[in-house]
Amino acid sequence: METPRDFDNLKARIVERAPNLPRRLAQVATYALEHHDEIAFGTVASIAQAAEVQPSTLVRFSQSLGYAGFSDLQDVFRSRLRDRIMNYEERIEHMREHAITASKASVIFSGFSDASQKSLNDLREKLDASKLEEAVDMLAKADTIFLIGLRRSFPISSYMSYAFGKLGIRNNLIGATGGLASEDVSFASKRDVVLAISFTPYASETIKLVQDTAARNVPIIAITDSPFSPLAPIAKPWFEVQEANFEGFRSMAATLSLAMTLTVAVAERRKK
Amino acid sequence: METPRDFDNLKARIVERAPNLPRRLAQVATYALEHHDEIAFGTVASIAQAAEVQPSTLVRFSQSLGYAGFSDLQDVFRSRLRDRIMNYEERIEHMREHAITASKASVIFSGFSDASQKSLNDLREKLDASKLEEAVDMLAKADTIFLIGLRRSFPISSYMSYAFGKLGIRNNLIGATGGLASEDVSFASKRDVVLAISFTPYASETIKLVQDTAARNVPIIAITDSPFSPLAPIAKPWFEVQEANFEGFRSMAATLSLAMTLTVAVAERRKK
DNA sequence: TGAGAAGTGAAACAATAATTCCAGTCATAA
DNA sequence: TTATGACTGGAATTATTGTTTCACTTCTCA
Repeated sequence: METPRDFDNLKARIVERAPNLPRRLAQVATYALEHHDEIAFGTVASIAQAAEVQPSTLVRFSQSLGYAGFSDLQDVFRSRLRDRIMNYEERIEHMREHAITASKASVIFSGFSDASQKSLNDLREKLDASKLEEAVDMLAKADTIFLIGLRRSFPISSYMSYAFGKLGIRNNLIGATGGLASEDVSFASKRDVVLAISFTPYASETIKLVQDTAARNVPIIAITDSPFSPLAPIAKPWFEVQEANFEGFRSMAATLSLAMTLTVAVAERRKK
Repeated sequence: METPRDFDNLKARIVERAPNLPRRLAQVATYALEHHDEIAFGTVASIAQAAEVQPSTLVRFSQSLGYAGFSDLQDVFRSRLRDRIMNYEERIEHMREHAITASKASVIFSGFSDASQKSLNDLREKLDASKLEEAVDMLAKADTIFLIGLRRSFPISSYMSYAFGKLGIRNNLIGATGGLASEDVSFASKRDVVLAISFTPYASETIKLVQDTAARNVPIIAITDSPFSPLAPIAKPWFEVQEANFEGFRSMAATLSLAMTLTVAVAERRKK
């Protein structure tokens, strides 16, 4: 009879206990099941009032479920609302408390997996379909697609270059060959499109290349992580992709998913 | 200069103001835009710490936007989360409704996202912790880590090379330079480790390189997709990662998650 | 270059919120 | 019916959290 640490188990536990709980505690149980977000956001006083019980009843209720106090139970309600990614220390601590044994590496793995899942969910909610259409449209009409993505973004741009190549779509991966990047991109004209990918801390070379190219009126599409990105003002459209991180290492799952979408959608569009 | 009461307006206001905000306040602005959930749930102290500012700066920031104090601004962040969660219940239905009218590109996007999520979940269940430990151990002891991954796997190997580089771990990304791959890898000795990544259809060059190297008793670790992979018999340990695909394009989310795990775990191990 | 304004960090302080305590009520069983 | 133990309400206490203040630093413009 250990205390549920995640929302689903907690909910099940409440349902199971509720029938044989004293009157006021049952009242809290009912209220809790019906007003998840009130519990998550409210204060003891506000919830007590809404549920028409005393503040102390809330604490008792929490304790009867095995929690230290109301705040402890509230954490579980909150954790459901934010798919929070625990950091390394927290995970270790969490495992220690719950006597789960796992290797360090598997802790790290689950951290990265969580980060990926979270990033994907975030982007699913945020991605603007009309922007996507606009970008696909531009890329489909482009003569050559110039891909700019260095350092951390290089895996993305190189993937796109590979996939575009496979699909028979003319593209130029900047920085891939031994040549000078600035020279490669200087071939871009108004009939082409530059697809730039850059995240904090924006590689200065990427920024400079894109700015120079934008100055020559070459259309720019960007994938970046913030409205403050130096790419945001010069690209149209631009996509905001925020990758969750674990221990400072950002996931790339969402960006990659978007990159794959663009390549495949462009290929589909061109087939017509 | 009315104060935004809903999240979208608030966000727009922050973006608009941020450029000419003092340093620390701008720092808060950036943080706020990137960590909605943290602002919604955190306390002044915890957020201040995460954003690396003083608690007072958060209050000032709030006031500069016209709010009475931090709590007032926090309410706006919370209200958004409430709305979002309310929608979350109906999300499946919502998605279904929009799926009909959704653009082609967003369908593709959600297809790739699904594939990524699925791949991640699969690997979470299947990944063997002891193999992971073994691999980390070998890589931590290696003199130089040789990374072999071409074509579709190149984004993975290039990411690892970048990350290892950042972490100060000596590595050699095969196929990256203009040189001959077979020559590069011929430097690998028993004291090194080769990390090979290859999926169906296994690039013949990758296979040949790895086989030749294995013949010289260089330890091999592989990430591949089947026990029948030509890498499986010559690598120890080897990881089976099966990526779900959408329209024939395989996700890379799980592989990438594993790759990141290996890099970070090796760095951690070496620190000791 | 220096005076003044604007911005910042750290700690004191104030407010708010959670928890505990205890007296009193209610249900149960002898 | 009354004695016992569980339950409850409300206030006191304690802890946590948000806000303000002030000395100090950094910019800005004459």
